[in-house]
Amino acid sequence: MSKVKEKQLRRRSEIIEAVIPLIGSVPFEQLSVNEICSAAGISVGSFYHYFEKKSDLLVGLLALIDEYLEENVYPALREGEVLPRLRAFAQEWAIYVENHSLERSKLISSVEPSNTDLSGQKRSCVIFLEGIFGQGQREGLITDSYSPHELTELYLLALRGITTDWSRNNGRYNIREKMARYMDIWLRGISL
Amino acid sequence: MSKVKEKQLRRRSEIIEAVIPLIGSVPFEQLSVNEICSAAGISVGSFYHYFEKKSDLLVGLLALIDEYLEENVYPALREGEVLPRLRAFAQEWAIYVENHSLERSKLISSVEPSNTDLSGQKRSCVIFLEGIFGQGQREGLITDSYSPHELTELYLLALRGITTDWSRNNGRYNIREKMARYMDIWLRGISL
Amino acid sequence: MSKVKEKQLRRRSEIIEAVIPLIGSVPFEQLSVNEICSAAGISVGSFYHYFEKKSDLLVGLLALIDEYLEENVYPALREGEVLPRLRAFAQEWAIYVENHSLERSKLISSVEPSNTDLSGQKRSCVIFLEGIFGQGQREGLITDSYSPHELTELYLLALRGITTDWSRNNGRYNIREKMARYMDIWLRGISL
Amino acid sequence: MSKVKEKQLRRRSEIIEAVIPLIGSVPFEQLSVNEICSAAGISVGSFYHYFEKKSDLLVGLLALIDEYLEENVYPALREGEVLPRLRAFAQEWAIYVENHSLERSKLISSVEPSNTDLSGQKRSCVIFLEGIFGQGQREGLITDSYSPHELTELYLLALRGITTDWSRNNGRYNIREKMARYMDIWLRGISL
DNA sequence: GATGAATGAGTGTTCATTCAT
DNA sequence: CATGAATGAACACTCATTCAT
Repeated sequence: MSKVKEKQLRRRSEIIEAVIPLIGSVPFEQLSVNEICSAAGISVGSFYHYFEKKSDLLVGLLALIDEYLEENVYPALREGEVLPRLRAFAQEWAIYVENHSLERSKLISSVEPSNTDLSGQKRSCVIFLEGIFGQGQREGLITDSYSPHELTELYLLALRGITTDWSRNNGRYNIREKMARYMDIWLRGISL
Repeated sequence: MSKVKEKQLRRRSEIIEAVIPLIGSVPFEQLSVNEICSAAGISVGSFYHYFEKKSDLLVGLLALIDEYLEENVYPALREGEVLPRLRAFAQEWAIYVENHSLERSKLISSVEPSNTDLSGQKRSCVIFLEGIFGQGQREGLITDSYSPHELTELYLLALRGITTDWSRNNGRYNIREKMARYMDIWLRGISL
Repeated sequence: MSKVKEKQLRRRSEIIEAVIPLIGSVPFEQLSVNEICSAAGISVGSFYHYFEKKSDLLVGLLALIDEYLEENVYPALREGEVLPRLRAFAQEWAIYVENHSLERSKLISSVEPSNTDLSGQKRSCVIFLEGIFGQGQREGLITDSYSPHELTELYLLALRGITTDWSRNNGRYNIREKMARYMDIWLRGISL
Repeated sequence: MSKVKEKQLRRRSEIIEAVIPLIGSVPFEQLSVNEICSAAGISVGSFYHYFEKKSDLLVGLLALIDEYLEENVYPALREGEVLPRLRAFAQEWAIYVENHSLERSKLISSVEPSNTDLSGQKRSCVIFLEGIFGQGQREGLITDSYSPHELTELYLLALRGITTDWSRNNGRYNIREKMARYMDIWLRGISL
């Protein structure tokens, strides 16, 4: 990639990062480009120099989540027992959501599925989890009333459910704790 | 209640009902008051005669859900075994969501919690479910690692999670089936 | 037509009329809706209450021209000798252009032909003129090297050419005189 | 002229030439400087190095027309009979308009007269034509009801009228043929 | 000379809300 | 009670132009 393009991308990321705190307080759609720009300390023109449409910012935001999972979560969970790994993944998710401001988590749970796909998030996530569930079934630890794929779907559904609920409650409770409590039930529900 | 007030309320309900089909196809926020009014066959002025703000319409919409639960669900589930009742409640929820148009279910799962409270939904729901969980614990069927209140919360969280996911997927899968599958896991997770 | 609709249309016309003086000084496309509205003494919202798009104003403007021709020109030229009638029509055209402000004439000569058709202008005009040329040929006064239709086209081409030129020169010369001079040549060119 | 200036001018012309194809498809005003620059393969900065304002490009474009007439048309028409030369000039004009893309011809006929003057187009053209008309009158071939200057004006008015009409019709008809037909009438109108 | 990031006033358009009739 | 004309701030987005590198 050329130096120029690289610089462009870096600037893009800078803007995205600068915008995140703002995203924390107001739903993305209710955020005007003007507000975004003053928050990021750039002009409207500059914004549109780096993003074609307002919604492109959102895609960029999602890409960051992907990056995070890719860099910080997956490597640490490559090995170990199945149930602790599933518990840990859920915890990492909760931590991420908690750390990266409320509204970013609203984003995670509010983006149209099609967009989610575009950002590649689903796939990397799904493949990773299917692997774990498959292993669990092979080791006789997890019910095989469901396929690894279906388990993955239901697991993500639980994760997203909590994320959504938490952000809908404007982060008024401890999401890590709630996630742990919920996962206890859920994992018990699939264990043999 | 005075005759006048009654008539007011009736007219309000008429407007709400007239608007529901429209809500089915477009997200509430993207619906202009003008559109709402032509759909309902009333003038903008009339709308503002019956509703103070556009968002009041939404509150009214939610109240209808409450009414539905009150009239059709609770009575049928007053008695019986605990787990089947919890399963049945979840099914009723799914059926309601499925029947009452996609977008209305989006509403259910998208309204700010504060509004939800206003509509009283939570309370009636919560009281009803806490009763069931309490009974289950007394009968030694359900774990007592959690209070009835917490179980209710986690249960509703699961319900809402599925509702949200389904509407986010634009109703592309069978919500009743998914709900059943998910509840199997969840109820197994809290059973002794 | 209902009283309501009538009133709507009247108001529309009022706005159009109020805007004409402004149109006189700046090309339509370079005129912002804001400017139009302050000129007409209405709010932007009102403008969009009466016109769906900015360009609808233009269509309305053209309709007025049509009306004018229909009401003032055609009736006076229903009968008489061919060449004087053609001369008179050109004069009326020039007078209209002159009286109705410079920019309105710019409009006449700047509208996309498709729009012109929409407004029906072409048709009524063309039918009227074809009749005259046909009569002239039957009376042996006009060359029949061209069909009435082609003569009409070339005649209108001449008219529009002058209109355009005059408005492009910002009305700096006497258009009636120029029209007369030009028509002398043109009509001599088609006479036998 | 200094070497530097010369190089500047050459670069200017290169840019203009590079832009012409683009001008062919979109009206000049709807063309952003950015688009122009990517089409020309230069940076915005460079553009503003060679042109003070966007509209200067247009002036340059017009100058090219002048050059063309100067180099290709006038020399070929220096001598010969008056009427054929007038016919030929009109044909050359039509051919030029036809060849040099629709939009360029729109330019020719849409530029503010003041700009036209600036480019000097009028003068060279006018002098040339006045000469021909004068000769025609002296030879007793052309009416002397009009001065050579007025004849020139009316002649150019005809030319421009057709050009404008053709480009307004987006080049949907054969301009050379139309020009010939029209000139037949017009020249017959001034002949003795 | 050349670059392209940065600017910000400006665009057409929408829409919740008010209020005179 | 009902109407719909009127409002104007707000919106996403554009673009000619400047200027530091």
